[in-house]
Formats: sequence, structure tokens, C-alpha cells
Amino acid sequence: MSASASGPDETDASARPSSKGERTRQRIIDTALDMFAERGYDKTTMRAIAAEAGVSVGNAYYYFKSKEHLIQGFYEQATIRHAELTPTMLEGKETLAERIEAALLAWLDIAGPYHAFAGQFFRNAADPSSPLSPFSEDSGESRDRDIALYQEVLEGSKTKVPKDMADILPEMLWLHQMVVVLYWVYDASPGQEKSKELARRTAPLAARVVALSRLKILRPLVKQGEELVRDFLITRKPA
Amino acid sequence: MSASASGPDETDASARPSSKGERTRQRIIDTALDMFAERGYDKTTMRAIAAEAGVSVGNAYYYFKSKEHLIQGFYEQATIRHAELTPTMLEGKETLAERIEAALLAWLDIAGPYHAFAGQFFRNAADPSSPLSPFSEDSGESRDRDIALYQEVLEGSKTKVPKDMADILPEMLWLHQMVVVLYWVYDASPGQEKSKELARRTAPLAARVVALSRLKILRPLVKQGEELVRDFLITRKPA
DNA sequence: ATGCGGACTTGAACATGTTCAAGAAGCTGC
DNA sequence: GCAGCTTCTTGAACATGTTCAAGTCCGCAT
Repeated sequence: MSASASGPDETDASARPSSKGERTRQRIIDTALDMFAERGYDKTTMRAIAAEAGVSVGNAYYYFKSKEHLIQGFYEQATIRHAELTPTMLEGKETLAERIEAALLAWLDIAGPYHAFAGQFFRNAADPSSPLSPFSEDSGESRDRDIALYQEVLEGSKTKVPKDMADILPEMLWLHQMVVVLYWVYDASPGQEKSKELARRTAPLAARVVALSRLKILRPLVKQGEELVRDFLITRKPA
Repeated sequence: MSASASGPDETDASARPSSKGERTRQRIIDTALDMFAERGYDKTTMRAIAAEAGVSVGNAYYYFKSKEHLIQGFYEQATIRHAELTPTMLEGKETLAERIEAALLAWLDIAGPYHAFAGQFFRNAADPSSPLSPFSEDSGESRDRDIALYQEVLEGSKTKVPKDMADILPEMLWLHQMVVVLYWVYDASPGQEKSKELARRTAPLAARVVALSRLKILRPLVKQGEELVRDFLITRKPA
């Protein structure tokens, strides 16, 4: 939409992997993420990032529309690593509960080092008008990658899933993860242990809910819930 | 905690209703909220607020630690009006579903005019380190007022509530409201009609869940869910 | 090689949230 | 009324995200 005439193609970060510009871009974002992790988001000024990366302030803005946009790198990196790490952790896990737990804990492990600045990160992500919101279109790629991961979580398990729920379930498990992430962001316990405990305790609950959803008495409820999710959550345009 | 030596008592906004300072404070926040509603949060500069309110910039900072803190006024005002408006709308409503719906719609009505800047508001509220977060201690008063309101919603209905759930239910309904609010913040439909529809459709679902929670098959699930909420959500210190 | 067009880079200038040292105004006990 | 204390007010100075007009560099067609 606002991909104005100037500036490199921002939607495809891996355009020409080693053109001069691409290297500069990489250097800037690497520096930025390092500094964010080290001193926090707010304490890291654009001037400092530029200086450390050996470019001018204006140059940083040539590649990233705003300071917020630098954060998108974090989100992207995190979901990629999540997608890499989870399958390993899923091996040998057969029950749905175990698998959900594994996926959640994998996320917490990956995000752990960034907890210190997660709050500031999250503040920006929560602004719907920001391209960083997990619900925004710009984050679609990262989000879809993460949702697909939960499809794997489901498919490998022995739990039978009602047909009509099958295709909204990954999205719901992703939502479950978002809730855990939300809690994590607010979690002040040492090492964010409480978040891990939350993951360990909600995972079997979620699995049980899935299993129970087949009960006859619950059918109407489940049906309505399913329609609700379909109407309000899944707003993918027809490809 | 950070209530430093200088500055007026910020925790009790209604200290001395008509002292000079209190009037100035009031003038500033009224002006600010008006301007926020009119041109949005980011577009409203502290300088503009100060000018419009007829004070200096520094003076605004004497009463409000930061621009963000001006928003707390919004949250506070909203919950107060919510508490005022809802009882009227509850009159004559007997089913739990109707009552939940009424409470939700009341909130949406009140917040409606501020939707334009709700995103920016929300961004700040989502930062856990910000005193504005609905989960933060500073917002406790407003939040508790809102939770208490859901107690009323419950008490007036004919639905029987399992004993052990009775005292966590208001908190859960408040959470339900938070979800609707979250959706509302992201809602781009004209007049935020979709949010209202969401309220209308989730209200009966919530009510039904409450009713079904008495089923024997669901007892263990409900029990665990209840403990979960108790352990992770309700962190009130012993009075 | 030369020149041209676009990709890339610069840093000063700007806008705006925030701080602070200084002062004005109001109050209280004498 | 006055001294002294607190509350309140000021506006200039500062920090930092962002913009922009002007350059520099690079690859390619001629």
C-alpha cells in the first residue's frame, strides 16, 4: 500500500541476498536486535544503532520505515526458529497434550532471551495500526508459519478431531499460544517460570477440551463456537 | 512506589475537589480527552493540550507524569460511566445471556466515540511496564470497579452458578469483556458493528458455558480451569 | 571510457515528549 | 503584615524519532 516509489522492496527481505543494499540492511537489523536485547528497546536510539552499524541515521530510515519496523525482524526470526525447533521437540510425543506443551515450551525457550524488552516490543505489536501486530496483514507470513506449525502438532497426535473442527483448530491452538505469550509478557517471575508452568498446565486442558468437543451434549455449543471463530477470527481473503 | 515527593497525590484523583490545583488538573485532562477524541492520540501534542487548556507544558507535566498518564483518565472515566450505565440497561433482563450482552453493549456504547484513538491508547495499555495496563496495579481501582459490575450481572440472573465457581466468575466475565474489547480495538467495520455482533453472539455462549459447567462429565475440566484461573489470574494480595 | 539513471548515503533540520531550575502565588503561624 | 514554607507555574533546554534536499556511488548502454 504505502510502498512508495523510493526505498527497497520491503516485503521481500531476501530479494538479492548479497547486493550491497541487502548487506547494509542486514547489518542494520542485526545491530539493532543485538542492542535491543542488550539494553532494551527504548534505551536504544536510532542514532546509536546507526553509529554502531557504521551508517548514517538517514540510511537506517532508507531501509526501515520506522524504529518499529526494526522489530518485525525479531518476530520473523522468532517464528522461523520456532518452526525449526518444535519438530525436534515433538519427536516421541504422542498425546495431544504433550505435543501442545512441547510447542508452547519451545516458543518460551526461543523468546526467553528477549523477555527484557518484550514489553516494549509488545506495546508496539498491540497497536492495530502498526504493521507489527500479530493480526496485521504485514505479519501474515510469520503468523501463518506459526499456525501451520500447530497443524503438525495436531496431525502427529492420536487424538481424534471432529471433522468440522479440524481446520479451525490450528488457529485456535495458535490463539492459545497467544494467550500464553500475553501472560509471559507480563510475567515477572524469575526465569519466567510461571509462564512455563502455565504452558504445562493449560496444554492438557486444551487437549481435553478438544477431546470432549465430541460429546453429544456439547455439540450445539461447539458448533456455535466454531462458527464464531470462523466468522470473526479467520478473515483470510479468497486466495 | 514512584509517587515521588513532588507533584499532587495522583492515586486519589478526587482529593480536594475544588482546590486550585484540582481544577487545573481537571481542565488539563478534559482538554486532553476532547482533543484525543477529535484528532487522535498521536496527533495531539502536549504543547497543543497545554495551549488549549491555557497552561504551560511544564504545568501539564506537574499533574501528569507523562502523556500516557493522561490516558488513564480515559480508562477511569469509561469504567465509571460503564458502572453507571449498565444497571439501567440490566433492568428487566433476566437471563444471564441477556445480562452479559447488555453489559458488553454498554461498554461498546461508551467507548464508541473514542474508537479512533483506541488503537494508540491500547498500544500503551499493552505495555506491562506501563501503569496503564489493565492488569497493572495502578489500574486496579478501575478494573475492580468493572469486575464488581459483572458480579451484579450474575446476581440478578436466574442461572444457578456452581458454588465453587461463584467467586471467580466475575473475573472471567471481565476477561470475556477484555476479549471483546481487544476485538473492538482491531475492528475496522463501520460503526464497529462487528464488535457489537460479536458481543451479541458470545454472550449467550458464555451463559451456556456457565450453565453447562454443572454437568458431571465436565466437573474435572471445570475444576482444573477454575484452579488455573485462581493460580494465574487472581493475584490479589491478602487485604 | 563516458555519461546517464537509479540505487544508495549523508547529516542537518524538524517535531515533539520530557526535564529542570527558577520564580510566582497561596497559605500559616506569628 | 510578614517570614517562611508549600503548592503551583513557567518556558527554555534537552533527547530522540523522523524527514528531506542534496550529494555519492555503481552498473550499464553507447
